[in-house]
Amino acid sequence: MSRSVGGYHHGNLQAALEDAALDLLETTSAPKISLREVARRAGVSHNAPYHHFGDRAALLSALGVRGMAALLAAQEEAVASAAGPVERVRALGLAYIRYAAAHPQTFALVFDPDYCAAGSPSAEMAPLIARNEDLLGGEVAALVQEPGWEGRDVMALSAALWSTVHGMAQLIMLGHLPLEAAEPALDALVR
Amino acid sequence: MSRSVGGYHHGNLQAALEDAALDLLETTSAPKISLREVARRAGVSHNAPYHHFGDRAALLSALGVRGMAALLAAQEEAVASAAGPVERVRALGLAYIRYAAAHPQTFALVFDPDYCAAGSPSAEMAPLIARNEDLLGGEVAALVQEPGWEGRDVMALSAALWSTVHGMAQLIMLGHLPLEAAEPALDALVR
DNA sequence: CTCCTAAGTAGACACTGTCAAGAATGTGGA
DNA sequence: TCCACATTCTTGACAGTGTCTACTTAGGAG
Repeated sequence: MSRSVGGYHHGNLQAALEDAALDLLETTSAPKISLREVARRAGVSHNAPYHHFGDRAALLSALGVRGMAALLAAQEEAVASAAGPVERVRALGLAYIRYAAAHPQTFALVFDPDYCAAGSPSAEMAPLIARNEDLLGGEVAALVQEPGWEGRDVMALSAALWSTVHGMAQLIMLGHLPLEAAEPALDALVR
Repeated sequence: MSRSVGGYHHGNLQAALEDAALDLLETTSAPKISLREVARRAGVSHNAPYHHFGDRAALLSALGVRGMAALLAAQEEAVASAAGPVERVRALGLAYIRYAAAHPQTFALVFDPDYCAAGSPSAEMAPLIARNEDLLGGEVAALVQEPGWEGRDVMALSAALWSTVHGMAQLIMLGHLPLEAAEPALDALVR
């Protein structure tokens, strides 16, 4: 399927470019990734990417969508294999944190306003954000039925939990907190 | 004091460069700030900054130190004018969040590992980080003497509170949460 | 006054993102 | 079958960037 390299028509350059850039993201922060280096890795000229992405930001933005999808999938999988409302929320948060620790540059890209603006998300990003909010909101709604959590405002509690988990992910990713501190700290707050 | 502009000797170019860059930070994210633009604003040649900063990252790093100092000062001031352990911790967190909302680019710079590495902080940054940890640790230590908080692990609780506040600051700064959601969300968790 | 050093300038280089124009390739219609 | 055409990719150019080297100037110590 993949066309012989060297010819004019690559076959699936769009995906190849995203793959190359995703590779670079393992070791390099998004702002330092160069479009020309990505093209070089994909074995095409420095201008080939412009036929698949409007500009550099568009490529990074596409990577952000991929990252957000992976983050969402990690949370959904974690929730599915947990029993009980409290345990499910815990699993969701830990999955979020572990994804950030495992793919720090990708996680940072997803929340970088220069490429993935929260105010005006791309057409592919918006539904992912919505699904994530639904996922968290649903679990919190189940949580507030539990003894000890009854009557809490779902919106406020969701915002607080998201903040805690997001902040912890950020601080661990930056090296301000060790990954092992995540579970005890979470439990210190939520009990 | 300030030397006549146009001559070879500026007088205090180091500070002038930081001021110009800080101005740019009000509207532009750190990775997009160009050293040559900063020099232009300071009215000097594109190479003058190299006599005061080793490279571009060093200038941004110095701005990060300024930002961290301001963030710390905001917290200290808020704590000083609050009564009671719970209220003091609350004030500290809100000051942190409000600083991030008021100076988003500067706040982001302080936590940008490309310029302000958490693992190996600069000589000026390290004591500020230590002072901030002492500030939070001290307030939490006082908090766990209060009824309803007795016996909690200070380290774990500090980490959790920092995470919550930092995450909320981040999400508000990015536009994922409105600033007005901060207080209710904080209170939903801490009661 | 002289000379040294710190603080500025000018010029060059490699690299970047992006625009314009041209060449190769595959495709639908006669 | 053959030929216009749109797509994909290439080459070349331009302005802007960070940083290196070399030169010029100002101010202060002796």
